[in-house]
Amino acid sequence: MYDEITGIGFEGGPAGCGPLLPGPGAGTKPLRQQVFEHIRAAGRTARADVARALGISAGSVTTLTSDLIAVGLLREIVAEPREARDSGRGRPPVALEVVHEGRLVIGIKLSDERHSAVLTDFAGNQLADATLPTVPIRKTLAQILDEMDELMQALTASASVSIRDVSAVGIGMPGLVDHDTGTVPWSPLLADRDIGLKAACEARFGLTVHVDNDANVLTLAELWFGAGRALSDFAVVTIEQGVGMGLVLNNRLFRGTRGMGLELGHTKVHLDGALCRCGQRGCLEAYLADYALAREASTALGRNARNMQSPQALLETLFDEAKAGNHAARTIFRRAGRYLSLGLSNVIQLFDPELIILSGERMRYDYLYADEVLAEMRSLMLADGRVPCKVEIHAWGDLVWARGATALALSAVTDAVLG
Amino acid sequence: MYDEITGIGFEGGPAGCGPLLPGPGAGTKPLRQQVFEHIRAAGRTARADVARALGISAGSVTTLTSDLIAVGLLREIVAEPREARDSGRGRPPVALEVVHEGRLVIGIKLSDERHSAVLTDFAGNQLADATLPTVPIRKTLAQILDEMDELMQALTASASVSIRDVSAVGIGMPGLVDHDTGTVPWSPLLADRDIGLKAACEARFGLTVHVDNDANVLTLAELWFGAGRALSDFAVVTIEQGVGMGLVLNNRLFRGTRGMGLELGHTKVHLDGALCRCGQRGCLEAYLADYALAREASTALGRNARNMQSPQALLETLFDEAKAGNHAARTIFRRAGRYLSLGLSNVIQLFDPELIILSGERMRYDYLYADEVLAEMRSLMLADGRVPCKVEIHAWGDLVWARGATALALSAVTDAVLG
DNA sequence: GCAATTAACTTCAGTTGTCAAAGTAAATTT
DNA sequence: AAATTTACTTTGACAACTGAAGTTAATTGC
Repeated sequence: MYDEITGIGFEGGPAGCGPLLPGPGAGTKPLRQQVFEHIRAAGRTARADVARALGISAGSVTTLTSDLIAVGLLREIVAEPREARDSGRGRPPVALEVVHEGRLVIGIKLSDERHSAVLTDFAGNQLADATLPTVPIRKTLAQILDEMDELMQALTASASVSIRDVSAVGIGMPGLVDHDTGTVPWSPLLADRDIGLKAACEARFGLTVHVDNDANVLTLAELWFGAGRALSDFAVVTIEQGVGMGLVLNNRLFRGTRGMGLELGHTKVHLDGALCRCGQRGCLEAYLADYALAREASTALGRNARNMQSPQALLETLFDEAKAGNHAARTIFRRAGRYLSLGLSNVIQLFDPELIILSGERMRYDYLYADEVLAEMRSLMLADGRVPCKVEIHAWGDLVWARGATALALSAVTDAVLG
Repeated sequence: MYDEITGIGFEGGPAGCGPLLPGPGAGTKPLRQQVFEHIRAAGRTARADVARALGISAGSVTTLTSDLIAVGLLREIVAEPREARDSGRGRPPVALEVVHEGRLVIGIKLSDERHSAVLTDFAGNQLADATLPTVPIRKTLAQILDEMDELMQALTASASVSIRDVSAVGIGMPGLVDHDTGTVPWSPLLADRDIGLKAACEARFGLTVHVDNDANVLTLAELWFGAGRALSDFAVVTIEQGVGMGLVLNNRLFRGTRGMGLELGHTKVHLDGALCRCGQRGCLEAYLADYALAREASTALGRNARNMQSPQALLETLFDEAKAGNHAARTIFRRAGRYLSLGLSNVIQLFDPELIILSGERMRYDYLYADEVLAEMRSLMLADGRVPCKVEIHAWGDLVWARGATALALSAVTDAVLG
């Protein structure tokens, strides 16, 4: 132990102790931005409420908000006669809200069978959405860019706005995505590796673009618009083509220390276990994802399965069979359910979140979240002294993921305007 | 989706978007404290270096350090003639260091077979240590307090100081420990549950006391005194009686969102697998901890094992046998090694740390970190685009754990003095 | 040996951000 | 109509920090 850390301090002196912190932490946002974001988070709120919520003086709020009003980011709402305010004693508060017009953002979810997009204003209000069916084959960068172009054309046309009025775009897609650099080392959608998607999009569309993993944008959807808004820490687990995970720590999306963590689907739950599409054996995904169920389904359903074209259709059939009492079909879902509870209990053991949100197309198969699955998950935790973790099922469609991608764009625009 | 979050904003208005942040984040420490901690971290450093490192003006550093010198927390070192400073052009810098005398802290590691303690000054320099052998049976709170008393008596006596001169005590112990409240819901050392250890110690010794899980204090040892000092994010995995884990995120110890996470030993790596002492099946610990090897050892060693009293002696014999070529003994270590690589690959998949430090008594058995184990771990990661994670072996003894516990006390005293 | 140079440190006026307290405004209660 | 309550604004003061100028103490070059 006691490695000499060089390049700091005097040579002869003591080694020192404590973490060697880098620069000024870059910790807190300026108060002006905090005020703005609080008002956007609240929708409409009065100056006095802002002062109480942020623990600052009323005078500061007046100064900051009048500045924000002057530059056109906030505005006062003229009080409607006798509205809201129940115990109306004292001078009635004046509501403030963000000026939501004029700064539009787009969120896009790219996936196997269809791409989805959402257009929102600066307050996060959804103005339009669009969907573009596509074929589930790996594509070149040029093809993906063309599809995104077509999707954004349809989106902006339906809202009668020009793409020039859009301030930023957020993109969520499956695979390994490096949010900081905007590159995609690998994605099931792309034929090539190490694609500089952010740079390519910005060059083509002339817009600020942010890319992230699809599980992360879904987590942002919960953090910005959903059940996670009131929670400082929660986890999201998705089951679709793969098994994904997103995590919010201290009100912020946690991406792993080097931007590539949270690959729950590729945590190992069995030594030398089932084969995963990543090439490894024993990944959680290999027991839980679409393809894992599909390859067992063909065994359970016998010759009927031969005719199935898509794994989706196969799973639907399997689900119907299980409901109808087919024993083999049932055991397939049963085992997947048990592995889901195992995976969730591992998430709890490691992160101890307040809430886990289960999401994704596959959560329509209620076998995966039957009472027995949740009961098994609870029994797999260390019971001693641990506060139980709530679990919610949010089986929303792709538009919610796309809306989460708008949060990427919204926070980027907010930082740019208020930094 | 779009749950209405109530209790904020005006009723009729828009829902708002974005996380509902609580108070002012309590983010950054005051600059005065940052300066102090930087100088302690560096050991000795000049004002100009502090200004550069923290990104603040030289004038501020003068103001802050002269205040810290005035209150007796820092002092200047008179430059020895012609020392250090290589390219000495310009006015030579004046080194500052913390006044380390007068503020003593104690760190204690409680464990099964012996308790250890370390005495350090305010700069983290180790002044004395002490060890107290004990019997591996569950004890009452009163017994543990008596043992700690005896240990601290021996410690202070060996350094010729009075317990009255000690400012704070940090304690690391196995089991579930709630650092915030200082209670111990469960520990293998204690006969009872939900012990208010912090309160009991403070009442008995008249000192500020902080308690934490033993894996956390080992992680603090790396963060404050070891290889983790220069890293913002790393993980520590320990194998002793159980399997523990500590994690540093952004230069700070991460304890799980509700203070009870990181139970790597109880993540499940096999459905319906081996029995763990927690009562569950398939925990990583059930394949890796002392007792897991010991129970297989008695099978492999046959009648020889009957005579063994302690699991430790049993493991030593097993290790010798494996080295001598006993096939059964080898397979025991081999399997444990494979499960270790599985567990480590899961840590990497989820947290993506720069470095994993392996520690604990059991790391003396090199079967656990043979090249094949590390190779297997690397092969179990998603290889695509991921920067490989370094692994280091630090098989240090209990005194290092105790020294980590001093970091608990040191940071508490620092906060108190500089808050 | 002496000026020029370099770098560390100090001083100080000025800016910025924030608060506390006093003052103003607009409603309800008595 | 006066008192009360609450929201908001104004103002002077303060504290933290910066930037620029000044001071100190060393080396380098002539």
